[in-house]
Order: sequence, then structure tokens, then C-alpha cells
Amino acid sequence: MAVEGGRRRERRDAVESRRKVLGAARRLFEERGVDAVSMHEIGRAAGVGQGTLYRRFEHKGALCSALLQEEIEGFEEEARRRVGSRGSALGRLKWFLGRLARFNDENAALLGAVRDAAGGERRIETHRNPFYEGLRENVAELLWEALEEGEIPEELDIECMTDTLLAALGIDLYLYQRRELKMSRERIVDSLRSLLEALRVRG
Amino acid sequence: MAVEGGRRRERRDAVESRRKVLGAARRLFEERGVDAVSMHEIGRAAGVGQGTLYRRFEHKGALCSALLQEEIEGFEEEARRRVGSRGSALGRLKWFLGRLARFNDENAALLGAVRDAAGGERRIETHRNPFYEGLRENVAELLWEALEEGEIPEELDIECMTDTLLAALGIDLYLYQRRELKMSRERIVDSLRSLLEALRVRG
DNA sequence: ACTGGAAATGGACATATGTCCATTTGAATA
DNA sequence: TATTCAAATGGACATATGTCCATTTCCAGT
Repeated sequence: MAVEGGRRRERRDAVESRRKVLGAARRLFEERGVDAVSMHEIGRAAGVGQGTLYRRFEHKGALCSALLQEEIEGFEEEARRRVGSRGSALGRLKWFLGRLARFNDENAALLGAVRDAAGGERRIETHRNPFYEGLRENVAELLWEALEEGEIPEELDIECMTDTLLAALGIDLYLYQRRELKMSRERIVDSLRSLLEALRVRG
Repeated sequence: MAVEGGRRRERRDAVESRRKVLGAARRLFEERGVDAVSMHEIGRAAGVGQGTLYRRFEHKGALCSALLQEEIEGFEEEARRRVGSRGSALGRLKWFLGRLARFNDENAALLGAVRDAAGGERRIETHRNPFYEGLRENVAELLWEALEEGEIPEELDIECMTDTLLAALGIDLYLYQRRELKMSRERIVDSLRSLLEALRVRG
């Protein structure tokens, strides 16, 4: 039988349920905002039972992640091209941070919902998921490159610094700065860029 | 009548309910962990109704904040003394970050619960609360001092950098680094200290 | 001491998430 | 085509949070 990744492919009815749920969720979220729509309501609108809904998507965060998937793939594709290009590693990192900030702005509602769903037992999922791990890999690689090329000092702890940079653009802080402190995206990104610039080892 | 802060003091029965709830919560949290205890259960153990419970504490996060209050006051008192002392501002900031990391370790369970409760409409409360605002004030003041004394470069955006440093010690990332990545507190703190050191303007 | 009325109270209720399980369905194999 | 059984399904159920409101209690002013 046709398989994928070593395990049986989804059955046709499962695929169909998934499609119906994603469609209903997209429409309801659009109409009334992510927070105002309940899982039961999504199930009802999609014409599937709760069992089906939760079998396809473990929880609301997982459903929102699935809705983000297309955007994420676009982001990752673009990042792969730019991050892998030539030129100063520090320069590429600066670009990456700007692009990530834009991603935040463009997907604030879903990112916020994904975050909200990651509490209690699921707290770890904020960081242990393919998207965060991808971000981490990109940033860490650029920092290592910058270090090898002598752009930044040897003493820095690259792994920790990677998480620090990403935390500075975490959706919670980002939305607080944007909406509560009324900071512009430019300002937030520039602050990180000047931080990196201030680290630069001068010949 | 005796007032405080311009509004009527809490009635005796209200004070008593608050005391009973906090006592019951402390005991239950101790016995079975914060996540495993429900609000209704706390009300029952405290011998008060749901109306009373929720009138005293808007939600579980607020209850946990109240339980943290004593620890927070100790932290803030110590911080006031050390932050206001003489010596290099950068040095005092390094101390502050280490102390905050210790605070995280010592209060991980309650801090985590406070965070979990801040979702959806309450997302903003993660940053708009007296504790975070206090941290922010301390770090920003130290950074401004460091800048005025020429320890760090003029180009840095102090307000943004304050949030970045605090995000690096936010409870989510902190617990991920400690528990998932198995980093020691020392390593996490040192990474931030060397970041600050790398910014230092050399004579 | 008495009293007016704001604050406090308890528990039913409304709403949300997420689980369970008896039944049905689909696709790989005979 | 017939058989088989893991996967999928729906909706009742269990459990959680948080609101509502009729009733009671406290206390400041008289």
C-alpha cells in the first residue's frame, strides 16, 4: 500500500474532514476573530463531530498551526534562499530578523492563538515545534558564521544568544511593544540591528 | 471612615475569605502541583463559594500572583538596595540578571501558572503588571546609567533593549532552556553577561 | 443602638475544552 | 468480489473556567 514517512496514509474520509475543518475555521476566524470562535462551533460549522475534530487537531493551537502552515512554508523558503546566500553573515541575520518581524505582523492573530494554547502540560510546545526549531537553526547558523568570520567576539554563547534574539521577537513581547508601547516595526527591528552592530568586532 | 488609596478598605469578611483562599491554594498547590488543582477545588477547600472566590481573585493567574507577592517584595527590596548602590552600572545590571534568574528557579511553578492564565483577552497582562513594570524600570535605569557613563554605545535603543534582556529571562524560555536544553542557570546568566560585556565601549 | 446601602456571599448556570466509546467506513489482501 | 480490521466517526460525557443574581452582612453616619 501507498505509504508516506513510514506510516499508512490518511484515509479519504480523514482527509475530507481535515479539509472541512480548516475551511470552516478559516472562515469563522476571518468573520469574528480567532479568540471569539470555539472549537465546538468550528466542528458544527464544518459538519463534523467533536471526536472527529479533536482526532484531526489535538487542540485549538494545533488547528491554528495548521492554518499557518502555508505562510510558514513561504517564510522558510524565502529564508533558505537569503540565509544561504553570500555576503556578511551579520547582514543576513539583520535581514532575517526584519523578515521575522514582518511575519509577526502578518500573522499576529494565529500566532497569538498558538501561544495561548501552549499552557500547562503543553508549555514546552512553544519552543519544541518545527517552526521554532527552524528559526533557531537559521539564527544559530548565521551567528556561528559571523563568529567564524570574526564579525562578532569569540566569547559569546551562540546557542543562548540565538534564543535571546528570538525571544525579542516572540509574539507576546512583540505585540506588547507594537500595541501597548506603540513602537513601530522599524524601531523594534532597528534596536536588534544596532545591538548586533554594537557587537561587531572592529578591525 | 478609614480609607486607603482613596477607596473604602476591604470589609472584614472579605479579608477573611481572601486569607482562607490563599491558605487553601498554598496547601493544595504544595500537595499536588499548581496545574493539577482547579479553582472550584480551591473554593471548596477554603469553604467559600465560587462567587466569593472569583470576587477576591479574578482568575487563577491573579491568585498565583497574590501567592507570589511576598517573594516579589523580597526580590524588589533586595533589588532596590543593590541597584541603587555605587559602582559600575553594567556591573549592577549583571547582578540584577543573575538575581532574576534565581527568582525564576525559585518560583517556577507559580510564574508558569501566571503566564498560562494570561491568554486571549488577558494576553497583555504578561507585560502590563506591577512586577514586570518594576523589572523594566530597574533594567532601563541601569542601562541609561551605563550609557551616560559611557560604558555602552550611544546607538543602542535602551527601551527596546530592556525588553529584550527581560525576554531572555522570561519564564517560558527560561524553563525551556533549563529543562529541555538542560542548560544551567550559570550558563544562561553568563550568556547575558558576556553579551553586555561585548557591548562595553573600550577606552 | 439604629439604619441605609454598598460590598460580600454561595451556588446554580453558562460556556469552553477535551475524552470516551459503540458503531461505521474504507482500503489492503485473499 | 469478499473479507478483515485499523482508522475514523459523532455526540454524550466529564471537567474546567468564569458569570449572575437573590440574599445576607458589614459598617459609616445619625
